[in-house]
Amino acid sequence: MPVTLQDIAAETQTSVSTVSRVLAGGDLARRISHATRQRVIEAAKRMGYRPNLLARSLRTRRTHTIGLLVSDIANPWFGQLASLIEQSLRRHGYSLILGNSGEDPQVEATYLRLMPQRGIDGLIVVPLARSKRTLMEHLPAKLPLVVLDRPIPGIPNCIATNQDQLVNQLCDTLHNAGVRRVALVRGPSHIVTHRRRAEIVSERFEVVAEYEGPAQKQTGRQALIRFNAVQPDAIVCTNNFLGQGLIDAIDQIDSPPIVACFDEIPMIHLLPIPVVCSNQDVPMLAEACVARLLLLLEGQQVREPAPMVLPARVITNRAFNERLKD
Amino acid sequence: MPVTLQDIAAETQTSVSTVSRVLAGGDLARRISHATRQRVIEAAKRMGYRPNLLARSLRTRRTHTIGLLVSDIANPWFGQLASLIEQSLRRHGYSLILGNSGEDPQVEATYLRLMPQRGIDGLIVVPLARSKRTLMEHLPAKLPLVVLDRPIPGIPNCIATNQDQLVNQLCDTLHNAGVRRVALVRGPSHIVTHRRRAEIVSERFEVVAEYEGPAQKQTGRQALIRFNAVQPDAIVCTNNFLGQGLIDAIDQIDSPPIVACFDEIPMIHLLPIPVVCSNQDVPMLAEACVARLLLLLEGQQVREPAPMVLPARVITNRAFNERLKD
DNA sequence: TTGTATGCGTTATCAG
DNA sequence: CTGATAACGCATACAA
Repeated sequence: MPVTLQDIAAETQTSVSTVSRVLAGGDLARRISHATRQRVIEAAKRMGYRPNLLARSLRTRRTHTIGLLVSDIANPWFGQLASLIEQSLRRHGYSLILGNSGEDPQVEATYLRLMPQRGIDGLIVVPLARSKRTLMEHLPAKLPLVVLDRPIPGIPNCIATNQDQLVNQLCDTLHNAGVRRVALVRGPSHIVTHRRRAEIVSERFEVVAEYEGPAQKQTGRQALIRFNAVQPDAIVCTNNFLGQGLIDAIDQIDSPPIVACFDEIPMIHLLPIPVVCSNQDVPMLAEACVARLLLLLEGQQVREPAPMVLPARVITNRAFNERLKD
Repeated sequence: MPVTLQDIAAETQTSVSTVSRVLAGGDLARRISHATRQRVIEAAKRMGYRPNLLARSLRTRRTHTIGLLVSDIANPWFGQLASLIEQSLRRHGYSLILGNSGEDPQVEATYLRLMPQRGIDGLIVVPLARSKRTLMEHLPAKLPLVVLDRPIPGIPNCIATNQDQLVNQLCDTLHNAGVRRVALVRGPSHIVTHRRRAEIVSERFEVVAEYEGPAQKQTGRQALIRFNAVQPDAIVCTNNFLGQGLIDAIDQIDSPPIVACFDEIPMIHLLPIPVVCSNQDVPMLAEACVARLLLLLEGQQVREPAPMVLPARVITNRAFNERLKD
């Protein structure tokens, strides 16, 4: 039903190749007589021609499309990241298709296979898989690939924040505030960021209570209930989603614990409880990630053994600062 | 470089058609002798065969993929919606590719053309376009299409919350709390939801100040600054993103205004200022939207003139309830 | 300057 | 039961 080159060729009394050349533009088009060129262009516009990108990609083996597979698009942090990556890629002439694995290994595997099979020039992935083998098992060997946010041993093209710095900055701030005993709300241990954050916190403080669950608000809420017996100096959450859920469940604000987490807590300054968070630089992550991918797309086999290290910034709110004075 | 049917045929001393039939499974596969079938299956697995979905779709004109074009994936509301839609579609055997128009008409037009050209069986779109013509201009006529969240005149397959009910519920609550004079923070007027919400609020209250801008947190922050001269009973924002930005900028909590908005404000109960929001039922929107699309995919030309109407729920926080007592 | 022929990897038709 | 062969829509090497 859609208009094809064939149709236009028939309409203009020319051949498919001529039409193809005209519509290709650039060098190829210039080698066609002005007369027929105009005729073809006019017909194409009039008939509402739209190239079939499936066919084109099948032939050229290029799609000008990048796949981005994130682990949970419902998490605003990934939403922001995806938005920035999309904008950046578009400036460079690529469009983005987004997949959502929902932190489910099965779904991740499905999309890892599906996206290349459907045709992408490159892939950015926030992996759930923890080993190079598990990840590459589903992917074509030559596909330009950038791993984002969660380093995997043996994969050089990785963009992530330095977790140790990120976590230690937070811990420093807590320590300076007199915190010694903490309760820990952790996302799934099989996710490297959550695991590493929990590890470092455990090394630097006495952990008096611990709760692990999916990196969802709900987990934060449940954690608070579990913690009602203990009296920690602070509750540390391994991401902001957990933190929001936890804060959401707090109802007595007379002597609340300090809440600490990673990445942005919205409306932090107005919250009547002390909150501190260590924020990654999301725009820089997005930019670095796209830059690295573009290098790979140009055929340069970048071999930087270390993941790209990005700085973090600690934010404390008013309630936290006031408690410091005591 | 990837393994093709051709390669497997050569390896197993059979023909492309035989291999195709075996790998197709089902009826076609059963008509192949057990011996060769096993041989082919073994070879395919051993050689790591992955069907080229471009080629397959070119031939079959089906992709088992749905496009979802949202207006701003950085907005958690759309993130949640996208996540739910993805899960629901996957249960029905479809995978999802997500596009982000970033509230930019140019980008929207690009994706509206791109997604069908790259092959999708159906499309769900949160449109920026306001007329049927503007939208359909870029789309193939026969493409199963569901418009989500923002009704467009003349498009029957639309899933959205009843704005009038949603807004009036909020207004009722405000009115009962004694609110008469409001300041209004509005998202772009060319977006129907923002426009309609602002309209109704303007009808029901005296609007003493007004500020319009992109539906981003930043706009909410700027609005508060503009409002510092006036003393409204409440500030109404046309979505939660604006509301969060506005709340974020409030620093004096001795006599804060009531903040009202649509959809969820995280950690609402702990906020020391009175907040009320009217929440849409996101899971139901997602489910209804998928259900409608599935009908269209099955070839049923549904003709329900009215957009599907979904209920909303008002949430008030503690600070709001306490102010009510006065 | 333009047309013909070939192939991208599949599925589907038609013989045998 | 299986194998040629023809599309699907496009791009391109090769002719003319």
